[in-house]
Amino acid sequence: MSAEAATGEAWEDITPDAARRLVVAAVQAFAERGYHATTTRDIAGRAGMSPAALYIHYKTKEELLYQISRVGHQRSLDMLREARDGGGSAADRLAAAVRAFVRWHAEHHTTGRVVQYELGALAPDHYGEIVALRRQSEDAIRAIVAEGVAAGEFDVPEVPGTTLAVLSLCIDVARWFNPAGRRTPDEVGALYADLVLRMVRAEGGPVADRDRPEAGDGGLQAVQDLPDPPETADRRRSDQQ
Amino acid sequence: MSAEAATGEAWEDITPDAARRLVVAAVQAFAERGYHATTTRDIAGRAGMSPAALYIHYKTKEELLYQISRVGHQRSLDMLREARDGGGSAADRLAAAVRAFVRWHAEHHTTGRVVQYELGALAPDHYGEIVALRRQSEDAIRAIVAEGVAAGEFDVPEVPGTTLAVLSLCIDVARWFNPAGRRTPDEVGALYADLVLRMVRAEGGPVADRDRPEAGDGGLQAVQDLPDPPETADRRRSDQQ
DNA sequence: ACCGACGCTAAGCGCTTGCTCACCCGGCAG
DNA sequence: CTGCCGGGTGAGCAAGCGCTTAGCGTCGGT
Repeated sequence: MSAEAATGEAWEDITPDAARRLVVAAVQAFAERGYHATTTRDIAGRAGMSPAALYIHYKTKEELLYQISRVGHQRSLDMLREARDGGGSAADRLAAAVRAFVRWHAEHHTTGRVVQYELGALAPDHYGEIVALRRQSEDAIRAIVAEGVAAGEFDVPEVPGTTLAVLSLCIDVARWFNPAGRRTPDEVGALYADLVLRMVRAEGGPVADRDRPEAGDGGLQAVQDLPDPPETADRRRSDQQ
Repeated sequence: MSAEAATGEAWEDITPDAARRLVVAAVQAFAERGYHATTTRDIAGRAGMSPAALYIHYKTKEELLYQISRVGHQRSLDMLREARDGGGSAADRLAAAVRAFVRWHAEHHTTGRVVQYELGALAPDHYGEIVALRRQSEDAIRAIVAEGVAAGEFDVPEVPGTTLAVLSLCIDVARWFNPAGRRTPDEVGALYADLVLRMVRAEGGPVADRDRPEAGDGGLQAVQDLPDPPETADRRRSDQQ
């Protein structure tokens, strides 16, 4: 699977073809430069079209962001609910939720960056809609945590606060993950599932042991995975990965 | 302490007065709308000056962001190093680091938001400088974690990855913290210190117990603390808190 | 052969942006 | 009183912005 495919594969059901190319181009541009720093000319250029062609498929630049945000949030919510309603102990389900959510945000870190960090640029009504989805995502995680606590499986200092921390930890993966770094999305997902089970003091559950990566690979240098450096030069299509 | 003071107090040593007012205004504007969506007219307006006055004190809009970013990162680094070099066990020092870092990012969440999420808008050379500071911050935390592991005090799946997760968790506080929410900066700091000690399996240390907030305040609804809604209307100075 | 629909482009409109420039004003040394 | 100087303003420039409009080529259906 190429890196380009990783950006594009989530949008395969968008038609016509030109509309899908525009979404993919917008995701890349928004992730690199941010919504406000991205021009409609840039998006259209990446999609191989003239600036005016954008407005045949989308009414405004903001509608593009809205589509991206809506689909991404819905996808996140579906993942979390699937984990919540899956089988196994609360620890199994919490680990599954974290693993899936984190893996997706690492794999699709460009999309994730737009989804998680650009929603402030949405129009007020669209923003409200997205916030509702986010609340439901939080509800899904909190349900798992609360069930684990009720079953005596977890021990947490405070359910809402712990839920918030878990969600926050997972979301932030989209910010720092670098595909050129040393960790694969699977590895980050497994590591984070382990760390989250520790946060809720799930006593060395089977999932934690099964998925834990090898401990103490001592020589690894811990230079932080860094987001792409800013680009003042207008390289545009030179390395569209 | 007023909310305005919370934004302003970190910049008291900037002179002359007009330059400081501009920084405070820029922090608020960048935090609310993002760097690219903020106009120099907006900044100058909030500071009670004409647009041209900005350029008497700062060469460009980017230089304002650079000042904010530099001071904020330096302050973060100082806090983390102070905790690292403080006394006590590794658990004590890790908890102190997290508590201070998180409390600052909650208290000064506007500044924190700019510092942590707008660095992509920096010019390449300024960006490089800031990245160096961030690496040193990561080094400070990793040192504490590594020492705890070496002393047999911590048990972590992987030192670099755990360090990254701890830092990421703390940074993201600036994104979601809402001063109108139910948690004070102190409470969030204590909660996070507890959660981080769990991540490294520091066995129920004194710090964790001393600072842990009351557990299981059941009735609390877990609606996520949300960032300010977007504003299309140009309210500007109406509720500058 | 004709035609309307569709996808697209070249050109550009109205506006906002970051930033500049000529000028102004109050305080203070000589 | 005079001259200077740091801090400030009003007006505005060049460039770039989101978006529109008039028109063009290429289709499938009749």
